[in-house]
Amino acid sequence: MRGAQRKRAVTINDVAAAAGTSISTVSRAFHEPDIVRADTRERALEAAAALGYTPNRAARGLITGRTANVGLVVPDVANPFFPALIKGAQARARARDHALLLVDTDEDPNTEAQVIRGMAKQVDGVIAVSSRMSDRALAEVAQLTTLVLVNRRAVDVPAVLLDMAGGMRQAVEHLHALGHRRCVYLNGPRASWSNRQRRSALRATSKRLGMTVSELGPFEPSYDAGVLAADLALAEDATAIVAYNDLVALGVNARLAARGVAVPDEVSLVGFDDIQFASMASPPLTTVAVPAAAAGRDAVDLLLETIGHAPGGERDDHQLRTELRVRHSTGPPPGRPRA
Amino acid sequence: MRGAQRKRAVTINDVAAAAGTSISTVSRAFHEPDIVRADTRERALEAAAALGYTPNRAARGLITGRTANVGLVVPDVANPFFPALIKGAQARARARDHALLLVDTDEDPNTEAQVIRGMAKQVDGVIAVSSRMSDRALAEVAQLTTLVLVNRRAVDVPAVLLDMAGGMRQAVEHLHALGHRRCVYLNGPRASWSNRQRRSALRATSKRLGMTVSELGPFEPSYDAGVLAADLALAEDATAIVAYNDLVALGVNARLAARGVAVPDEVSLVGFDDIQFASMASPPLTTVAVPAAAAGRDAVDLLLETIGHAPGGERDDHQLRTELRVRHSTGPPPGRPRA
DNA sequence: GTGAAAGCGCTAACAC
DNA sequence: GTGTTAGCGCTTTCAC
Repeated sequence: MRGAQRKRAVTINDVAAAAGTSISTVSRAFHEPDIVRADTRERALEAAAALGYTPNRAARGLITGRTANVGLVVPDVANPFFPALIKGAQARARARDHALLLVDTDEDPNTEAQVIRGMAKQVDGVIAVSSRMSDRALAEVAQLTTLVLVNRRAVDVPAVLLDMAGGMRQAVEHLHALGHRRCVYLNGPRASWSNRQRRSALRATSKRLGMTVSELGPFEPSYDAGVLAADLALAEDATAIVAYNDLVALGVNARLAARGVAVPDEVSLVGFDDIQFASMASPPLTTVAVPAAAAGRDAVDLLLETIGHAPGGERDDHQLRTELRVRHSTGPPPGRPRA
Repeated sequence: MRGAQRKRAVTINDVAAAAGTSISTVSRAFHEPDIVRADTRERALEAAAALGYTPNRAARGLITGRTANVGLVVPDVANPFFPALIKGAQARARARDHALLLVDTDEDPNTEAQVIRGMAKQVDGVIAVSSRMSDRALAEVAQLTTLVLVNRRAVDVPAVLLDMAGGMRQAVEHLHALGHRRCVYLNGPRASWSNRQRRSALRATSKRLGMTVSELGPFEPSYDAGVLAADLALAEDATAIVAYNDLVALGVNARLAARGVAVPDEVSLVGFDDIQFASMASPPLTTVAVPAAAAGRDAVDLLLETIGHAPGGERDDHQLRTELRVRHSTGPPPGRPRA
C-alpha cells in the first residue's frame, strides 16, 4: 500500500463520538482544560489519543485568524551566512509551536515582494532577511502582513539589527594598532544595506585614526569575485585588505596564495560574517563574527511578540553585537617589527 | 501604523459584491476560466485585482483536501551539504505553486518522527532527507502522509537515491590507477545510510582491485572530527585517506598541513559531497560530487507525482549519478614516479 | 459544565 | 452560464 491510500483523517467529530460528548467539549478539553470537568476531559483526551487525533490547524486558523505559520524570506539559502540564521529561526519557531515557510528569492527584490504578497494570507507574519526591497515596497507589504526585518531598517517596521559598525570599528582599530596606514575595501553589492553599513563604518573609523582607504567594487558577495578582486587590490599598494564578507575574503586569500603573496606577512586580510569556513582557511581568517543563529531566533520572537501586541506599541528593535575574531590573516605590515 | 493593524482581509464575497456576481462565479473565474463567459470573467478578475484579492489557501484546502504545502525535513540545515538541496527543493516547490515547510531535526530520529506526525495534516506530503528513522517508524509515518525519501531506501516508500556506490567506485579506481595499494576509510556516523553505502562500495571495489583498506571511526560528520581522525589515519601506514565526507576531509587536510604532511605528495586525500568549500581548500579537494540541488528538485517532483497518482502505482524511484571530481588532493603515492 | 448552532473563506454539487 | 447551497474541521457565542 502506498502513502496516497491513507485513510480519511480523524476529525474532532470522530473523537466526540468515541468519547460520547459533543465536539465543543473536545475542543475545550484541548484549549481550556480547566473549564471542563476532570473526568469528561479525561474521556475526551483518551479518545483523541486512541484515535491519533490532531487538530487541523487550517480549520482552526480559518476561525481564529491565526495560522501558526511564519514566513522566512532569505536572499540565498546557499550563501553560507544564512543557514545558521535559518536554523535558529526554525528552532525557535518550532519551540513556539509554529511552522516555518521558507522562501529563497535568489537575491531578487521583485521576487521578494511577490513572494511576501503571496504568502501573506497563509502566515501570521513574515521575517525578511537582508531585504533588498525599496522602502516603498517594504511599506506596502507591511500592510499585508506583520513584517519583521533582519539586517535592514525601515520606518515603522520592527527589526533585528546587527551592529556591523561596531565590528567593523574593531577591525579597523585592530589593523591600525598593528601599524597599517593604507587599506583597501572591497565593496559588496551596491544595493546591499550591509555593504553600506560596513563601508561607512570603515570609512568613519579610518578617518578618525588617520588611515587611508581606497575602495574597489562593487563585487558580488562570492568567492569568485574575491579571486577577481585580489589582483585589483594588490595593485592598490595598501598593506591591508578588508573584504565585504568572508566569501570574498576567502577568494582573495586563495588568489594571494596562488600569486605567492604571503598573508599576513605581505598583506593582511579581514573578512566579515565568520562563516564556518573562515576558521578553516589557511591562514585562518580574521573576521567579524555576526550572531546569525541568534538573529534568527530573535526575529521569530520579535515577530510573535509584535503579532501579540496592539499596533503602534513601544519601540521594539533588537540590536545584536558583532565582534572581531582575530585569527592569523592579520599581522603587522611589512617592514614593521612583529612585536 | 504598525503591521498588526492591517485591515480585514478581502474575501471572495467582497469580490463578488464588487463585480456584481456570485461567489461561485468568482471562484470559477479563477479555477475554470473557460466555463465562464468572457465579460463576466473580466469583471470578476478586475474586481479581484482592484481589491487585491488572493484566495485563502487554508479555506480552499479545507474543502479540496489539498494544502499546497510540502514538508521538507532535514537533519541539519547548517551542514553544508543540505543548503543546496533545500534551495533546489524550494525553487521547484515554488515553481509548482507549493509552499515549503522546513524542519531541522538536529540529527535526532525521534524529533524526525514527531515532526512528521505533527506536520502531516498541514501538508500534502513530506520529503525526508537522509532520514535516520527506523524502517518501522518510517512505515508508520508513511501511513499518515505521502512520504518521499531522499538518500534513504525503505520498502514501499518512493525515494530519490544518490548513486554513491558509483562515485565511490570511481574514487577507488582513481586511487588504484595512481598506484595506491593501501588506503584508510574514515567512517561516518554508525546509523547513517550514506556511510553504509560509501563504505561497502569502497570495500567492494578495493577488494576487486586488490587494495587493502583499514577502517577508522565512526566519526561525526564534522570538520573537528576530521582533525581528530587525521592523526589516527596517519598511524595506519596507508598512502591514501578516504573520508566519509568533505567536512571530515577538510579537517584531515588542515591537520595534515599543520603536521607538515604534504598532500598529495605524502598522502592522498579524497572527500565526498563536493560541498562549496571543497574546491576552495588548499589543495583543492578531490571528491565525489553529489547533485544535491537536483535531488531536492526531483524529490518535490516525485512527491507531487506520487500524490497525483493512484496508490500502488508503478515503480518510481529516482536514481541520481554521482561522479568523482579529480582536483589536487590526490596523486601518486610516495616513491612512485609522477608520470 | 456541556451542547447546539453559527460561521471562518472557500469549492463543488446541484439547480435554474 | 450563473446562482444557491451544503459543507470542509474547527472555535466560539449562546442557551441550557
